[in-house]
This record gives sequence, C-alpha cells and structure tokens, in this order.
Amino acid sequence: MPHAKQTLNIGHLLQACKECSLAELCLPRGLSEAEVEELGKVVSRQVTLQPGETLFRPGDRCNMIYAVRSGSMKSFRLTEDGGVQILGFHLPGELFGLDGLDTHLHHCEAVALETTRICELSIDELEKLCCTHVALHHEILRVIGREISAEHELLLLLGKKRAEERLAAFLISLCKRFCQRGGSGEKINLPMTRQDIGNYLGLAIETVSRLFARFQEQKLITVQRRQVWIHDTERLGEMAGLDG
Amino acid sequence: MPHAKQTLNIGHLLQACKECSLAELCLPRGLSEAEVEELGKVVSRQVTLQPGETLFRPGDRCNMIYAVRSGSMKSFRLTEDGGVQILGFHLPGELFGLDGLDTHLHHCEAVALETTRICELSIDELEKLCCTHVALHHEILRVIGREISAEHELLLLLGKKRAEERLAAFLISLCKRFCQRGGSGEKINLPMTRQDIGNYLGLAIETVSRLFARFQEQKLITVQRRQVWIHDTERLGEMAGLDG
DNA sequence: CCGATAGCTTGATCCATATCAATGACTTGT
DNA sequence: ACAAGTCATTGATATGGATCAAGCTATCGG
Repeated sequence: MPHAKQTLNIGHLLQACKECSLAELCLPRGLSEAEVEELGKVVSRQVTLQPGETLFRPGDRCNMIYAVRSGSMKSFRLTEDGGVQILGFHLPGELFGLDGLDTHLHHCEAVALETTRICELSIDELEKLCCTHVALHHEILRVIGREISAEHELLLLLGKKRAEERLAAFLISLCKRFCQRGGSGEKINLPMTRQDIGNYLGLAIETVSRLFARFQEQKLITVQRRQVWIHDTERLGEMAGLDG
Repeated sequence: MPHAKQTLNIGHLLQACKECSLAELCLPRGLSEAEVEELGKVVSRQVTLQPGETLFRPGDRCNMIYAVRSGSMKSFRLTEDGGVQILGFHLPGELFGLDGLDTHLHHCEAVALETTRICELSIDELEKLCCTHVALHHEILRVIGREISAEHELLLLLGKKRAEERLAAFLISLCKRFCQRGGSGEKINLPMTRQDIGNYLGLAIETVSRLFARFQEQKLITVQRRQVWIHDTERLGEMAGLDG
C-alpha cells in the first residue's frame, strides 16, 4: 500500500473549526468564538484518505496531530516479526497521533478504514496558541488525558478480561461513541473487519465470530455482516464489567 | 491501608531540582540553569511513603504530577469486581500521575513498593511556566509522549506476546532503566513481588516463577528471591522480540 | 529459639481460547 | 452471469497458561 495522501487544500480551507458540526466533540469544546476562530487557523490542511491508505507510519516525522472529520481510522503498532497490535479506532471528532511526542517520530501506523477526511493541526502552532489561550491549553490536556485513560482501559481489558467481557466492552464503547455522534444507539455500522476487532481485543478472529453468534442467540444483539443492532445495552454492560 | 502521606516540608525545600542528581532523567533535562531554578519552585512539597502506602486513589482530585525521588511506585487500575491491573512501575527520575488530566480526577491508584520519596509538582503552576519557557513545555510534551509510548508497548505485550517474551521484555526494560540510574546492568534488585510482576504482565504468579526457573536453567539469569543477575542481555532481548 | 506469616517454588490437572480445516456469503471485475 | 478474491462462519482438535494443591524459605516478633 503506497504512502498516499490526497490533499484537498482549495485556496483557503473551506471549512475551519468554526463551521464544523463536530466542534463539540473535538478540540473546540468549551472555547470562545474568537478562540475557535484562532484554532481554525492552526488547521494547516485537510486530507482525504481512501480505505487502506496510510496517514503516517513508524519513523515518520511527527509535527501534527490529527482530527477525524469523517470516516474512521485505526492505529497500530508493529512487532519486528511482522505482528500487529491495533491500539485504537478513531471516529469523527476524535484526535490521534499523540504518540511520537517524545522523539518527534511516530512509533505507530495510522490507516483509514474507509474513505476518511482528516484535519491536520500543527503541534508547534498549537503550542504557541496555548500560551495566549488558557482554555485551549486545558482542552489539549483534556484530550491527552482522555487518550491515556482510554489506553489504561484497554490495558485492563487485555490483561484481565475474558473474551466475552472484551467483546461486550468493545460493543458498548462503540455504541456510546456513535451515540455522541448522533447515532441512535440501536444500530452500529462497524467500519472494521473481524480481523481488526480480534486483533484489537487480543482474540482470534474465529473467537470474535463465535461470540457474535452467541450474543445473537442470547438476544443481546443481531448481527448481519458489518451491521450490528444492539438490543440489550444493560446486559452487555454487565457482561463487560461496566466501567468500560 | 490508610490513605497516609507524610510530608517532609521543612521550611523551604531542602533540595529542589537544582541540586537533584536525577535532574538529567527527570523534567529538568535540557533546561537552562535559570529554568531549572524556576522549575524547583513548582515542586510544592516532597512526600515520603512507607511500603504499601497510597499516594492517590481513584476519585482523588488530580492537581499534581509526581516524580520519584528515591524508591519506587506501582500504579494500577481496579475493576468493579475487585480485580487489579498494574499499569506501570515508576523508578527514580520518572514522572507519573498523568491519568486524570481529562476529568481532573484520578482513575488509578498509586502505591509505594518500598520507602519512597516523591516530589509533587502543581499542574497549574507548570502550565503557567510553560507559557514563558518553551523548553519546559517541550520537556513536558516529551514526558507525556514517553508515557503514551510506554503504554503502547505494554498493549503490544499483553495483546501479542507469549509468556516467555513478556518476562524477557520486562527484565530487559528494568535492566535498561536501572542502568540509566547508575546500575551496573549486571544485577537488578526487584522492588516488586512476583504477584506484581505477574499482574503487570498478565500472567499467573506460578507462571512467572516457572519462567524465572527456566531462564535460570538456560543460564540467561540467576535468581535469588528479589535479586536477579542478568547474564545474557543479548538472548533475552531476542526472546523479548527486541523493540521493548 | 520457635512459631507464624508472607512470599515463592514446584508438580498435577484442567480449560478457555488458539489453531487447523472446510464451507459459505458478499464484492468486484470482466 | 461467472470467476476470483476477500471476509466471515462453523466444527474439530490442540495447547499455553491458569488453577488447584502442597511444600519450601526468608523474615519478624516475642
């Protein structure tokens, strides 16, 4: 897969943060109108990726953080023997690319799951802006904190939960996130393959498939390929051991 | 275990960052002398914990980040059913407590493994200082980046590695970190129990014990209770799948 | 010095999940 | 409409590490 990026930088950016419907989920949350306008200027460009295209890979210079405008991404780390561990899936309004803040080089790879639009934000510019806008500084720390929390959650899941609990937690998490983005909470359209789900949860693809079947038998969900209807959030939550 | 803290704030802090021998491992790395002096003022106090004492627990207000002055800590997350997942061990010069940056409440608990001195740094003060000292701002981002990288590493380990690889990676990582702190790299004194190691690595205590025995048979290490001599870093590294 | 306790080791058995193997269901291109 | 490829399901079998059980070894208080 080539390291392809397709830039859609038509003169001025057509849609900066000010007009973006995702503002409340993304960095602008809680900023004043003037601050959001400033933030919009930091969006250096927007990029569109086709399914399977790579945004960055290990060793790439890390000057930007990225926000999903539409579509979805996965980021994953590689072992030297060709193994993969998916670290997260990124939905519209979510930020990613914070790894590599230490060495200024990315350690992981980010790939589009579907046709995906990305906003690129210059880290340097953001940093400067933080000095004059305290609210933005706080927002950025909040985003970082959320990232760290999410990773702790996943560590708990991989280290301590059984297969059933893992998948339940995964479904609940996705469901919540799609709800925040205007989904009904009834139906989810999975942007990732079973392979991706299994990899992320530390399970074999067959195990994921069997669990989907079992959850369906138990009337918790209905599965049809990538479409999942959630019938019993309550019980799924209990299975997941809640706090996910 | 009571939520005990014993403050050693004798008038002025006896030893701020300027005189600290760990400076090069901790936040002051790469700062000018004047900046280090400023940073020292942000260390609001130093705390000494006895083995098993808690520094913070889930739900506690998160205003500080912490640096280990001497001794060692573990931080872990709890499941609602009483389960534990250790998220990390913290050695002298390392910073921790970055979880909770999002909600300003800690999600995890931090406990001393031995008698441990901690420097507390006010997040608000640090934030202010960042605006006037770019180098400090970069340092903080570096520390955050390192935290995120370390967590990705652990995710890879828990998700994809076999028991043997996990323990090898763990030993290599500890060895490196003790070396940076002036250790010989020959001998490690483990500050944590087998229970802790197993929990951290997602293994049963018995498995850890058996692996130690096997590594010893293979002449890779010598184990005597909490003392470990590393004989063959090379091969351990290979077993770990390197990049740990 | 002795008993109690916490931490560790070692052996025997079991089980959750991986792995192997085959088939089915969409999707895409010709 | 068919061939080929990718993705998903389902069944049979294997296994790495958990769990259960017993004993060992420092350490500490009295």
